[in-house]
Amino acid sequence: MSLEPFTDDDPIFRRESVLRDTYTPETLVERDRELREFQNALKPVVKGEVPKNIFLYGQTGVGKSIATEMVLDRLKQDQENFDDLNVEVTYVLCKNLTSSYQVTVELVNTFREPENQISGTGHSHGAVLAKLWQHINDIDATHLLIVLDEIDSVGTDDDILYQLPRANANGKVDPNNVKLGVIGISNDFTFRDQLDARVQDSLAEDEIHFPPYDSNQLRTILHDRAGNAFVDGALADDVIPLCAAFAGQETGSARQALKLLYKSGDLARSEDVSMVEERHVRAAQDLVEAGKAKDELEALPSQSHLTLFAMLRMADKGLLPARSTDIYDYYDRAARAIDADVKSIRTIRSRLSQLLMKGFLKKTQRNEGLNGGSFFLYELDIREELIREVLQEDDRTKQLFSEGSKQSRIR
DNA sequence: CTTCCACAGGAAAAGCCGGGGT
DNA sequence: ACCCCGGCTTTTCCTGTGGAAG
Repeated sequence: MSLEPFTDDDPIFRRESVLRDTYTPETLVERDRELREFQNALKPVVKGEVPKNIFLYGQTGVGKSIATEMVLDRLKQDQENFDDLNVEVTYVLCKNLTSSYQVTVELVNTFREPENQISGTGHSHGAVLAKLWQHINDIDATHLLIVLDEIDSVGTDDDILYQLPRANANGKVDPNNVKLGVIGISNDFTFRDQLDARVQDSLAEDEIHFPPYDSNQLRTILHDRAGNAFVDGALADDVIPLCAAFAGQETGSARQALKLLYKSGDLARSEDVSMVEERHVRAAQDLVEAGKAKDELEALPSQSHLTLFAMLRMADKGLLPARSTDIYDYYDRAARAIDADVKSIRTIRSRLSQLLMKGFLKKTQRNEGLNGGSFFLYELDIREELIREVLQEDDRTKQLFSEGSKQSRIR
């Protein structure tokens, strides 16, 4: 088969990059109140005083990070108009950082050259903090704003959130030298309540809540972007409202709505039609859902993969639903077959409850009294084909499918 | 109403790792 | 060379749980 030449004519998209995650819009629509509150909260900085600590919360895709970026850019730009004002900003994305310690290390590293980074293990807690204070004292600025994005991932370990807001007061950082402010961003609005009371007070001097977008707001946002992204007249009338409705019902996330719109356009383009229609949106929605499940399956630890394989085997033999001890037997055989470590039943129970939480399994309770006791029966709650697909693509578990048949012939 | 079974799952400790400091 | 540090996974230990049988 011969390739077709690449062409740049595109009946659908004018500038598709406008729809990507990486694109930063010049204006943030439907977030006027939040932006105003944000700027207001930063007033003390402009007046040369110690900043208030600000806490932003709201689900993903509601504009928190973009708002922060825009407001801080503007602040850095406008500081020229004020004498003796020099604001520095340091940004740490705390996703995947599960402890205060890791956040502290990450912060220290933002002040260091790439070839001079410190390691995430090995140092004592105090030593890393001492380094941090040193770096902050050394910077040449009147103010330092520390942005901690997705701060909820540190969970209940809130030591760094206790340390940073009172570094000025504790004399760790001399306020005449650098005035320190923390901007915490959280996707989880229950996070604030989990924090130690003394941390709550100091960290969240000013709170800005970003509510999820409703369908109407999402419509405005999508129209705003679509104007640049799509060729005029390439969108059927009901496409944007439908994207907005899907995303509005599920998450209220602009990111999700944009992704859906982009995917719909992509589907239309691959069909070589010149208009995006409702059916493209529905197909895109299905694809997104399936993709999400698959990504999550792939990301599971190998013990979970083995557990799923065990259950797949049992499903073939009509043995599901099954109790955890029986699943463990099959797991044990599968793990031996590929020379993986066989973990204890307690571990597999944890895997089972994780799979349950992610919605891949469902369980029903059974109780057979004094000659049976109570236990759970587990069964699969996703398409078996999807599991098979993922396990066959995985380097470790794919041998189970070829060797598995050999094995069963031997026995 | 009590007993008793067969797990469920929390808590804490153990063990391994990669990587410090002295 | 040695011991210490924090992260992470796994094991060990053990208390809870719910309903049929007694």
